Amino acid sequence: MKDVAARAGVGLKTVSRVVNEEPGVTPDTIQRVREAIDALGFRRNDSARLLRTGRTASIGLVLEDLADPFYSPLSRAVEEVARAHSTLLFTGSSAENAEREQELVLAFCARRVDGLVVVPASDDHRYLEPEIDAGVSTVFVDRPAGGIDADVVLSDSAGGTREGVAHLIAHGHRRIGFIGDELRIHTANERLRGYREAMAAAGLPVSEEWISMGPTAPERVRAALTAMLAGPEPVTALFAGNNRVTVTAVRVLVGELRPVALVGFDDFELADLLRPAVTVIAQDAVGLGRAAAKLLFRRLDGGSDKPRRIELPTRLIVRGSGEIPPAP
Amino acid sequence: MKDVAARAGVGLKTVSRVVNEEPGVTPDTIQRVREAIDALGFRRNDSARLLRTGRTASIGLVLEDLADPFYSPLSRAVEEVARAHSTLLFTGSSAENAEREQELVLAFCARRVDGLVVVPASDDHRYLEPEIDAGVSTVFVDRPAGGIDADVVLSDSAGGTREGVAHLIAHGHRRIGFIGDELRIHTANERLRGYREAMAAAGLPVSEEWISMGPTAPERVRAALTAMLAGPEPVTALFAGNNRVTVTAVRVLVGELRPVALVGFDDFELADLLRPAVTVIAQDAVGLGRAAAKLLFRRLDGGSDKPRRIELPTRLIVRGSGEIPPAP
DNA sequence: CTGAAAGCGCTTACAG
DNA sequence: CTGAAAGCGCTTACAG
Repeated sequence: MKDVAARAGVGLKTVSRVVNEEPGVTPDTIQRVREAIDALGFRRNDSARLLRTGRTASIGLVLEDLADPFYSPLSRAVEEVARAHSTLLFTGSSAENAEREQELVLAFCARRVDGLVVVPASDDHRYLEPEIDAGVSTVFVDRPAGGIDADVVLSDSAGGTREGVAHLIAHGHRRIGFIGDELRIHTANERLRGYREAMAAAGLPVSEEWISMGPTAPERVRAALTAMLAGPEPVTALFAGNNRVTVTAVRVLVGELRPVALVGFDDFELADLLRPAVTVIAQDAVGLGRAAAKLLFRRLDGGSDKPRRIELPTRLIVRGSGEIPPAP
Repeated sequence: MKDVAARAGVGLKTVSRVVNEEPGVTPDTIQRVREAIDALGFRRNDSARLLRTGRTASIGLVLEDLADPFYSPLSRAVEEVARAHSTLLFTGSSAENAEREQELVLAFCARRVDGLVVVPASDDHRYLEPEIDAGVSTVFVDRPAGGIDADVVLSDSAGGTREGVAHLIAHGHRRIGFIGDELRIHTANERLRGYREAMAAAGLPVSEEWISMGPTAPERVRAALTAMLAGPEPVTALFAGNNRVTVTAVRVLVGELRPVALVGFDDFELADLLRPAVTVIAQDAVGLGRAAAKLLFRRLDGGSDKPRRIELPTRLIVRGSGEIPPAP
C-alpha cells in the first residue's frame, strides 16, 4: 500500500479510499492509484484491515465429522448463512474427542472469529467462558453445552424416539431392542429416554438385555444385535439410535431368516430403495445448521437476551421396515 | 498485552516471551506475568501475531458442495492433513458456479491464506495468476485448472470409465447408454471419452441417442434414461457418469420390467445392499484430498519444481448390476 | 534476564 | 479533495 501510494504520488489514506471505494477522490486521482495498484499487483490484506476494524468477518464451525452424511448438510447450511452475511467459515472436526474440540475452538478464538457454531464433543464447556465473556458469541447445535448456559439448537430426540417406538408397538411388537451411541452423548441419552418412555406408556416391561449403548462401530452394533436376536425370547423389532447404527442393522437383518421390524433415527439416502425400505425418524440437518447460524448472527447483530433453546421437530417416515409384524 | 505488561510491571516483550514460552525469563517473572494474564483474561490475538510473522497458518478449501457425499470425505482428508501441519482450514462451496468460486478464492487470498486447495467450478483460472505470483500455493483437485499451469490431483476418469464400459461389453452388451454431467465439466468430458474409447476398442458403433450430458438433476436424468429405454432398439445397459446419476438410474430401473445392466462411476454407501447390488467404478475421495493437501504443504515447505499432475487409479467393484446379461 | 523502539499493513480521527 | 499521525496487537532486531 505504501508502494502504491509512492508510485501514484499520493498519501496512504487516498489509496485506502480508492481501494474501499470511498467517496471524495478525483476521478483523475482514482485513475492514477488504480494504475499503480495494477502495476504493482497490489492486493489488500484483509487480516490487517480487520485487525484495525475489530471484526474479522469469520466464524468457526466445530463438528464431529465433516464427512458424516448427517453433519455435512448441516455444515453446508451454516456456510450458506455465513455467506449471506459476507462472513468466511473456518471448519474443524472434533472426531468426538473433547480435547480436540477444545483445541479447535480455542484456535478459532485466537484468530478472533466473531462467533462459533459448535457440535459438542466435550461435556464440559467451561473452558469457553472467558471467550464468551470476551464477546465471542457461541451457538451449540445438535447437543447442548455442558456446564455453561448457552444457546442451543437441537432436534427433539426423545420425542422422535417415542414416536418411533410407539409406531413399533402399534404394529404389535412387545420385545423391542434399542441400540444407541455412547451414553455420554446427549442425543444418545435422550433417545434412550424416549425409548423407555414409549415402552412405559404402553405398559410394556423392558429387559436390560434389549438395550445396548456404545460406539457405533459396525462390529459392536453387529454383536449387540446378534445377541438380542438370539435366545428363546429374542426381540422382534429394533429401534436404531442413529444413521450408522441403522445401516449396520440393515446389513445384519438382511442375513436373518425371520423378519425383524426396524425403525432408525435419522433419514439416509436410498433408505426408500432398500427391501424392505427403511422406516425412519427424520431430523432436519439443514434446518438445524441454518437455525444455529441464524441465531449466531442475530447475536452478532446485538441480540443479547438470555440463552435460547430451539428444538426442531422430527418426522416419522413410513416406508416398510417399521410396519413388519412380529414373527409369530 | 499492554495491560498485562503494566499490571505485571514488566515490558511488552517479556509478556510476549511468557505467552510464547520462550526461554530466558525468571520463574518469578513468569509467575507475575501469568497472574496478570489470568486476572485480565488475556488471550493472544493470533491474527495480529500472524500479521507480523508473515504466515497465517491457514489454508482455503473451495469445492463444489460441502454436503456432497463425494466431496465431504475429501474435505475431511484435507482437514486432517492441515491439522497435522497446525494449520486452520477455511472452507467454501462454489455450487458449481464460476463466479462464486472466484469470490471465495479471492476472499481467502485477501485473508492471506498460505495456500489453496480448489475443486474448479470455473474453466478459467487466470484470475488466480497474480495470487500465485504473490506466493499463494494452489493445488487443484478432482479437475485441472483452466488457462494456467498448476498442480492437480485427480482420478483416472477416462481409464475408469473404459474399464466399466468394457465390463458391460464383456457381459454381452452392444447398446450401452452413457449419462453424464455437463460437458463443460472436465471429468464429465473425460468419462465420455472413456466410454467412446471402450466402444471403439470393441468395434461397436455408438448412436448419439445413447449419450446424454447435462445437469445431474433427477428429472433430467430420469427423462434421458427413459428415452434410451424406449423405442425399438433400447439400450440394454447404462454407464452412469457419477454418483448422483447412478442413484437416479437405480430409482428408474427399479420400475423397469426387463432387467437393465448398470455400472456407475463413484462408489456410494449401501450400493451393496440394493437388489441388484450396484457395480461401480470407485474412486478414492480420501486419497484425492490427502494427496492434494500433502502436495500443497510440500509446496509451502519450499518444493517449487514445475507443476505436477497426480492421477489416482480407480477400482472396479463387481456387485451384480453390471453383470446382468442383455435382455434377449 | 529484560525492555524500548520500530514495524507488519491497514484504518480512524483529525487537520488542512 | 487530500494526507500526516496515531494506533489495532502483536513480533523482530537490538541494546543493555
